[in-house]
Amino acid sequence: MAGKPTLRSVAQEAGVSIPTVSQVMRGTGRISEQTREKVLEAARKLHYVPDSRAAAMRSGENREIGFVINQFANPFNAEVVSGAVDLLDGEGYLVSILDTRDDAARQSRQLEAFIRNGRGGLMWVPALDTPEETVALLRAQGIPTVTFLRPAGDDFDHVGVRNAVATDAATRHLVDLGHRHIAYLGGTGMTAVRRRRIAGYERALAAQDLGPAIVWPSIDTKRAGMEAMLELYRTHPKVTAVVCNGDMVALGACLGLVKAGLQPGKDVSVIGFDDIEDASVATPPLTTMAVSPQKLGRKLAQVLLNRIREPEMPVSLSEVFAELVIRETTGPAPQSSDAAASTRAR
Amino acid sequence: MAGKPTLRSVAQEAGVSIPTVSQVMRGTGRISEQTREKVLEAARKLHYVPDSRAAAMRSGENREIGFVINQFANPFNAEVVSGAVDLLDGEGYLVSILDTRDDAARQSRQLEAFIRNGRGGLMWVPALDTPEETVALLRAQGIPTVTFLRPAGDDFDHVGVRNAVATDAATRHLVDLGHRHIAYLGGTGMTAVRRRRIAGYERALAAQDLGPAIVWPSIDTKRAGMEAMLELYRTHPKVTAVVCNGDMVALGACLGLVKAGLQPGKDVSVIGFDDIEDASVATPPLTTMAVSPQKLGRKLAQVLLNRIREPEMPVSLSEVFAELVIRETTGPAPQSSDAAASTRAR
DNA sequence: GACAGGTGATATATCGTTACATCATGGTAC
DNA sequence: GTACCATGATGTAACGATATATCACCTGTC
Repeated sequence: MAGKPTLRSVAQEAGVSIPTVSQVMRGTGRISEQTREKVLEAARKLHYVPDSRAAAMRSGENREIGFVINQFANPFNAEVVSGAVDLLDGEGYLVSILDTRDDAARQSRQLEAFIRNGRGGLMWVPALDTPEETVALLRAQGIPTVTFLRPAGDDFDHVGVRNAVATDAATRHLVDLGHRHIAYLGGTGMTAVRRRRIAGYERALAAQDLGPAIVWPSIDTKRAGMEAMLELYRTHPKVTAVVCNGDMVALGACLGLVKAGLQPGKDVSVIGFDDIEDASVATPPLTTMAVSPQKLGRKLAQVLLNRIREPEMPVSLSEVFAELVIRETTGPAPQSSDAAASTRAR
Repeated sequence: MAGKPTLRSVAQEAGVSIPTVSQVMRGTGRISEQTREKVLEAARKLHYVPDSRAAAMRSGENREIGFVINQFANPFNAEVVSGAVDLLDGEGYLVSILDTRDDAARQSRQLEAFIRNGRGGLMWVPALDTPEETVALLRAQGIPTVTFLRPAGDDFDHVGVRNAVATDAATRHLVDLGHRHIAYLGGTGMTAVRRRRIAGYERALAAQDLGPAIVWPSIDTKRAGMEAMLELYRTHPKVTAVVCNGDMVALGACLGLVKAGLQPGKDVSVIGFDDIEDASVATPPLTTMAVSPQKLGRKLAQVLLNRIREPEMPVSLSEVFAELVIRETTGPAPQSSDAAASTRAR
């Protein structure tokens, strides 16, 4: 009853030495069937569970890995996480997740907490404005680390999305539908990711001699997307299509259009990014640049496993393509470029 | 460069003994200002981070705690988690989260993983059909444990919601609006929680001599809620109001109604449970039984802290009340009890 | 000048486990 | 009967930290 069961207590119960119990538990060494039985019986009786941390200390093998992500509740991220966790779980790793909320100070504390508590590997979405100091800290520990979505220096493996190619394709799709005034909506802070997405959008506009580019900021939530859309529409009534930084923003934008008495996909076209589950269920269903979060998560986990198993391999960089999924929030541009505006005003 | 920094390497760098460094790092013992500086300088230089697991082994204090939950991505749960994490983070604890997906086998592996990897405390939403064996395993470890939402035996502290009172109130609200045919929608498996919620619903019906009770199962997702609503409506056209087991199901139900050409809150009233963020943003905004997930999460964390600090305290049971938030998905019952049906058929 | 007391550092044992070396035993070979 | 080998177990040190005891050294006191 008192105290948790250890190798020692099991050994005592079974009447053998500690190393013997250790070997039985791990199936190594030469053990007679008879003592094996005896030991297993004792272990069962005491509900013995080995202490991996003590084991890790001696053997150096640590099967606990950490995932530091910028937004825990975001459905896209949640699916990435579950993809990564599934793969690693199958390989006998325990994955624990922390949410930085894109706060660099919080992130610093959390990474340190992971280091203190011994992680055998890290998957990391660096927060906005991650200081070089944090990167240096991580480097000094020599823990196998893979950055995700946002790169952080050349010392870590990286898994990301072909952002510029994707927004280029998204914008081109809208141009092909006849839209001439296309805005970019969402994303906060000038992250590398956002820069690349905007670059793709601008490249597509430039290729068709359209412009000027209209880049409208917004937090990555549905509510913020709604408010941003209303505001954008008020100030730029000529806009008939928006490329969004993420599905949450896009769904919010649709909500905003409905609130303004407009119909997404008819009066104003909206295109998202990620293809989260809600995108296909929403009314109307959202056109979006789909990246399979499950696949991305598995890729991420696989890269980390490779690093753990082959620490000396050269740093790798993997980028996954996004794919245009056409649903009902994009459609031909209205006849007059401000037909949408006329529906509304006065 | 090679290998992670340890007390030993810092001691060597600073030219002092290992215990000295240990004392400096923790601010204990008597240390001259001069050596203190020297040691801190060396620690900074090597990016030294103490290994809490080794420390825990010797001192017995473990500030890493685990949260085992049944559905990670569920927005309500996500907010509970963030509430709990915030409080514990402030107290210097590291919280790691695992998702059982209500799979008992998966849960058993995960709990064991937490035990192996040494958690100083556990918050636990027991999966459906959790076997007694799992409970016994946990008990044998003597780890401070708090169950959440679903109780699991009398040996653990528990934090939950006044379920029966809440669904009673929800049903009564619908009765007051004139509804006479009210169904209960959602929830899978006969959990204690679901039983209690259904009991509240049935109690309210019985108090008004209404009936029979119609209990319709559904997974706790939006899509499943939508499908269940369509099916329910097809087979029970007289129903003019549904009490839902959760907001996700309720939002799905509204989607289903719209798909069937009906208007939530007018043709059929829908009431949810939880008050997740989407509930207030949805169109129309959802009437629901609100429990503040943040508050619940903090409560949960507080109970666990108390247990960790006072291991001998008698087992506690905390239940939080839910509060009716009236929005737009509930309204007066249509004139004819099957007015809704007539809108639809033939 | 010997002793008490405070200061600032170190020696040593220990936590639960694993790696490696060692040891007792019995069977086989010569 | 000695040597050799395989088998099945144990002894010991180490991982990185902390707790406790101990130890120099200095100061002040009688």
